Amino acid sequence: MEPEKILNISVDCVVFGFDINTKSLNVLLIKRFLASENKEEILVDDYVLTGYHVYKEETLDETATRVLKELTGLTNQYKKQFKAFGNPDRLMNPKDIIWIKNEAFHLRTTTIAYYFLLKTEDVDVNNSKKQAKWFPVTNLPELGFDHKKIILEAYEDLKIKCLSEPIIFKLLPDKFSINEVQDVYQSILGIEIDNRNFRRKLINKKYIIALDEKQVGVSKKPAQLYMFSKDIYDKMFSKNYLISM
Amino acid sequence: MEPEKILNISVDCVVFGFDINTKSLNVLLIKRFLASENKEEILVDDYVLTGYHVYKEETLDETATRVLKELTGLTNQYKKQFKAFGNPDRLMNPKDIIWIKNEAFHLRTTTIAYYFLLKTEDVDVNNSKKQAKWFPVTNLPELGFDHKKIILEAYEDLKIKCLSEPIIFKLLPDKFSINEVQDVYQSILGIEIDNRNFRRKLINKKYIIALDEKQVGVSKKPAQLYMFSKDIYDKMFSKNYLISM
DNA sequence: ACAAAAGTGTTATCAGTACACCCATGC
DNA sequence: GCATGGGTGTACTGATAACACTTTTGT
Repeated sequence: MEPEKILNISVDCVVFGFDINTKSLNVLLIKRFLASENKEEILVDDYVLTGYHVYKEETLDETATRVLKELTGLTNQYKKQFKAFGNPDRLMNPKDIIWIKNEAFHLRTTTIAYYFLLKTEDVDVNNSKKQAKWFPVTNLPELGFDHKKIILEAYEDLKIKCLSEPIIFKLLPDKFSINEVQDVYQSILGIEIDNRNFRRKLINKKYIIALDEKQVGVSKKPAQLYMFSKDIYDKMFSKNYLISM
Repeated sequence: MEPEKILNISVDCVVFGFDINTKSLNVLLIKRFLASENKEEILVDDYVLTGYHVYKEETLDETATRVLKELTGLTNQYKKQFKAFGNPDRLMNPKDIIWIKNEAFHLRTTTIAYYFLLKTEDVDVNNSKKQAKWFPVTNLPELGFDHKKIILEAYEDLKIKCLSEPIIFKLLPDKFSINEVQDVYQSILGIEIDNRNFRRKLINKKYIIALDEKQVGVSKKPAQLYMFSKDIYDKMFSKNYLISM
């Protein structure tokens, strides 16, 4: 039996996945489809974030973890609660009202929004019961509720946060090449970075560790692989209080 | 008549005020006091943040604005929603349970926490109906609910944010001296800053504008006054994407 | 004249930026 | 042998950090 739900509080999850092949930062979305009873008219046909009500006996973090696990099977991914959305009219578009009538949750629901960072390759999109699909964050489909707003705010937060914290590595495999890291930054920030300068900068960090390994199975010069050491990073206590406003 | 409340959602406000005289970053707190019926036993005697339920027809931002206004009379202050707190046990300390029985709100309330930045001198503490009082953020009294946690997380957010955004000026009068800005940074971050380097750095910013005025009424050499120009700051489009992780 | 805080300059070091070609590998 | 992406060095510029004394004012 399902635990008791809090009917007016939900958690919505912006699942960011980096696709190392297409070098694209993607968002995992769920199809929302509803036809009229006689099936002649399509009432709702768009995408939404994955989310669910908070249960009475769980923390908000636990809700987010549960929601991610149900969609992807994954646990222990990087997760951040970044904002609550509670405008009275946030679920009040005509299509949303039709949808909610069909589902059964409150029109005045406040949602606590999280984002996750992972690799698209870790998610088996076809395996999920829901119709989930990856979309580039720069090319989103039509979205229900206020989910476009939520995604864009998550993306802004991610952009700022990746400049000051080593969360970029959550989007990459444990072993990565320098150029792959550069690809992620370029894709997230939408900028071009000079490869020589970037290399030097990254290799000089003590918490970027060169491995005795190279890429395998690539049809070109295989790149040197590195890993990120969270231990060393934490020990460096990276707060240097540089005022740069 | 009071508008309809959402019984399980509240907004709590961490009101930060900088005291330019004591050079202290303070938090505005409200006394919570309850004696037993025969008045012999003190059941609750501590402090809490100011906060209130969200009304059915208002946004979360509006709730925060309303809560601040009711306590201080102030509007148009810098405000930031920084985190939601919704652990099932967050209001479950013995004293909190006694208190909630006396008030009448849900034991499982999720709160959306905001912080405000203003000047202690702008608040008339004695004028408020509630017993409000300023406490240095580094020397807080006993706090009810999970409000200590909320304050500390707000403070962490403020520390990080003041490094990259010019929010420091929200804690200062419109006209300020360079040394006062330094005082604020030192107080917030708990560090010492070299005055010569800091001066040069600040004065070189185009959005720090020297006024034709000096301090008045000080019993020493009066300092040159400056102001912060948000217009110029915004035009500079201060995103330079410096990766410093 | 004294106390108190305001204000001032130089040097060394480090980090960031701009820039173009050779190299190693798989096919 | 060739296409592909991997990998390399130098010079310039600007920012930061360390450091101690003089000046101005009110009392």
